[in-house]
Amino acid sequence: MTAQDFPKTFDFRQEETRLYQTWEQKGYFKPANDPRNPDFDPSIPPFVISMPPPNVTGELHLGHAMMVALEDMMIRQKRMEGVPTLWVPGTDHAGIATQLMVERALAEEGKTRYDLGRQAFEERVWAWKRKYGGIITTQIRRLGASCDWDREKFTLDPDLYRAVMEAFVRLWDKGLIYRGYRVINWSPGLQTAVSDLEVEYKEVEGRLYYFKYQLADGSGDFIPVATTRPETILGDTAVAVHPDDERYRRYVGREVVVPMLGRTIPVIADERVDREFGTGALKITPGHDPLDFEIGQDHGLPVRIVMDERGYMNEEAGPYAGLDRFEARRKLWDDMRAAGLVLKEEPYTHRIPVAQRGGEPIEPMASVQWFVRIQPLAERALQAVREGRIRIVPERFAKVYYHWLENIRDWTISRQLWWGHRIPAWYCMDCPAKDGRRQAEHVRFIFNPPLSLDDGQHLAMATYAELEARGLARPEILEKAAHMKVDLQVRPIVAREAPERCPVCGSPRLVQEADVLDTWFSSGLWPFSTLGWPEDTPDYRYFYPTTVMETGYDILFFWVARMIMMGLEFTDREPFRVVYLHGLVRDEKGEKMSKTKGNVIDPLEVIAQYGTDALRFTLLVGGAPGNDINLSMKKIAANRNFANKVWNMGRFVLRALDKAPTQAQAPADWTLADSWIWARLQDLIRQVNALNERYLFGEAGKLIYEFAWKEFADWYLEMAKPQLAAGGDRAYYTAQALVKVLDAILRLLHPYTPFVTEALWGHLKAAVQARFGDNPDFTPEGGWPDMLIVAPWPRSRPPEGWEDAKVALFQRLQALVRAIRNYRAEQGIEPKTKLAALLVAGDDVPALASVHAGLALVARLDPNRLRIVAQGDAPPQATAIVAGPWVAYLEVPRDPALLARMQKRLAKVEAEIRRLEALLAGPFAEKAPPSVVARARDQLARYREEAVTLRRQLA
RNA sequence: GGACGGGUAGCUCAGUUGGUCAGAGCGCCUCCCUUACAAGGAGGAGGCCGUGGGUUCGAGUCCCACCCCGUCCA
Repeated sequence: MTAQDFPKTFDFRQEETRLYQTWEQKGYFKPANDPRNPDFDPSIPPFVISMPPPNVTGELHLGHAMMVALEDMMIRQKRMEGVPTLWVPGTDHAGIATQLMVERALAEEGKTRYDLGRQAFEERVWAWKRKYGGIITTQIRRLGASCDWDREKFTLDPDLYRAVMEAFVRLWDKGLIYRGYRVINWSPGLQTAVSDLEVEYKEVEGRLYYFKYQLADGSGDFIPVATTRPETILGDTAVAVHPDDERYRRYVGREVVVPMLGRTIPVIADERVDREFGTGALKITPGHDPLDFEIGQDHGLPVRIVMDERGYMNEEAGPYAGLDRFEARRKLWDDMRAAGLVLKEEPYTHRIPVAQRGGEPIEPMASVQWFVRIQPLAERALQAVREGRIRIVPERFAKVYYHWLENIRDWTISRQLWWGHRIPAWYCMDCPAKDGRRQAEHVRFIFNPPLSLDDGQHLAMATYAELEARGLARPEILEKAAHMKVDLQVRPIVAREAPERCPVCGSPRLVQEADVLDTWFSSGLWPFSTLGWPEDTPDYRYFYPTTVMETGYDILFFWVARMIMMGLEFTDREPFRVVYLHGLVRDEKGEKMSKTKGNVIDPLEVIAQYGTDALRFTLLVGGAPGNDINLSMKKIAANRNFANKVWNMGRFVLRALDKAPTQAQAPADWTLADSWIWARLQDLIRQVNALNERYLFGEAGKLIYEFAWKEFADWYLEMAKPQLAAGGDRAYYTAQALVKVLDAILRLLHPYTPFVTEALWGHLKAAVQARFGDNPDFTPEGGWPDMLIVAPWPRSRPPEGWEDAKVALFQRLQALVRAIRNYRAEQGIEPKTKLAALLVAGDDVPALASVHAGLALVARLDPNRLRIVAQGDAPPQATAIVAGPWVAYLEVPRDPALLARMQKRLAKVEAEIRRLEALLAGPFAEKAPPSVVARARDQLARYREEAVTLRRQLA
């Protein structure tokens, strides 16, 4: 081994890429048991994760890093356990986000998507996807993701497209998808409907506007009404009051006049009116408010839409047509003031709906959309979790899940976008609509900018019938329409494949629905569509249902709940058994990372600076399941140091090998240190496995960290130095212990920090084989695997009975050494000075004798002048250091400060003795479990021993 | 308004079914470049585990109330 091979620090920059490529080339990311291989055995249960698909044109952020770290950790662990593992990667087309990016790029050329038309625009997006779509998966590789890239999927892949069509048609056939007219959330900026989930509520300082609704009888009497959105007055079709409200009862059934427009509308009574709010009289705008829409439906009120898709007032708004919604608000209010209709305005803090993406105010607007009737699906999804067929980790999120599903509303799945799965519905232009007219008269197209006609006219809106009359009903023209509006009168033809002719009348004049599906509709199918569904493929048969769905708690509703609903609906099985939810990654102050705040940590920069292992370890161990984690570069640097520490343990062990003979002369005679580290390792393996079972990966990681650094490196390696120097069998068995323990540490750590462990393990394997060949003392059970990534996971051996006593002895030795070091530090004794000492240790002499030189080294004693005896008197001019029943007499003068400290210690020990005596004399002795009582008795005995020793020294 | 999470050392956080749980990292003080590692080693200071009750032989750990902070839902 040359120094270049083995530098003082782990060269992650060079090693990470190389190791990743090696793993992938050797096929280790593929399932060990693969239905695509001839020796496939379908009876072995696999462990499967579908990777939550990132946005195909997105960039890696820490949320992805967290996702990859956790999933890769689980996958690597299971792989090492010998379970066939499959981790399916993929990306999502992210309708709105991706379309926005491309539209932004077009805007720089001064174009809109309408200029291009739908087909050309889609081609642009695909080109964009080809250009940027590989970035995110490359970045995921940097994180060490051991997923099967041969099975990578994209939500718009042909097979996944088929899955979406299949799902849509099945739901339609069951009556679970319908077209409906109701108030939905309209985003004027994005020009599409969005679902309830995509709307957030922001608190703003607004105003509450009070005004007069004058009676139509010209009496001058009026009903006072308050609103936060005056412009919607233009769409009012009633004023409602509570039926029991004495103030207004007399007005019910009369008519009032809409300000500035002069329309008359009725006053109605409805119990849903909140008498406490505003004036207690409510203006009803069914076109622009969900509650008003419901009330309007019940009272048979007309719906008036006063705004267009861009948020500008339309012709319904009379004189305000053409104004932006906020301008209209101001102008209308001014006009009303001039007309004497204004009562007052007051400041009012309220919550307005804003788009989750972009943050612009959402307009509730009545429109025809496609919906999923969700209750029947939700019911099964609830049962699956309630009955434990799906487990949510951490458990508390189950409550959130229940609450959401119990109060769920129908899901708006249509989006007025051009990027996504176009709804497989066609409208026949020649069939009669429900009202008997030709359907072509019920299908309208809106052009923005308006179509320029040959005769110099401009056409902003036209029905298909009108376009046909002008000879414009051609696909390339229709597909430039900004919006297509199809009345509910029209009957859609829903089919998996595009029909050529109307199945009813045989007409070839079919127009496909312009809307696409919500991206989450396709992601809802992800766990099974990626495995081949609806085809009964070998992958689907073997790998579905998947095992764990790991993702952020922020998309529990968006995605997880929908996957469960759709999985149960289409496959009749739970799509996964466990939902593991991780928290958000925040900055070191706990603030959400955002570009505007400038506190974003870029995972790629972290990796470049500190390595992937450091980032992964920090994410995995830094927090608790489901809790947000505050990340800082300091923490990552600390874990980079840990990776380097592990690397250096390896350097030590590898150099140690050459100091040991290649054969032993006699059976092993383990030292106290050997026994201790072995027992501690077994205990560690047991604890780690127990924690992993419970998804407490962070705790498990912490234990491994503590063991590797604080026990193996800080103590065992030191104790091993003189054992190696002793040569012979002592060195031989010490080398064996070093190799075995380091090997186990690397295996346990590999899922957390795959790179440094794989690199080091490769060196370890090569060095051990070079020196010891196939000597069974140095060969792992079952031989050396090819690489660590496929090395068997450590299994603990059952305790043999001697462990606790050895561990206790070594821990006492540690206490003694610490006491000596502490004394030396306080006395300012030079590190170079090696003291002589007499250690009086009773029955423990043989055990201590086995670590004579090691003890001398760590306590900075002179090994030649360290005597360990069962009994003996204090030498003259000696300082006593007490550790339990042991006394170490250091050959330096007695120090008054030390005596004082011993007094203090004695006081504490005596207090403990009194406490324990009282405890054991009380009800504790009977009520506490025997093991706990026994531990207290042991403790008491130890304190008594120590007290005796201390008193003797102080006498 | 409802639900959930958090309030533990100067900072950021762990603490698993109540019984060495009062911890880690960073920061701070003292010393040390000892041939694995100065990205390191040794020693040290620092906390009545938000407040008040309760359950228990025993409570950061369970129950109740309250006070702050945060998130989600209405």
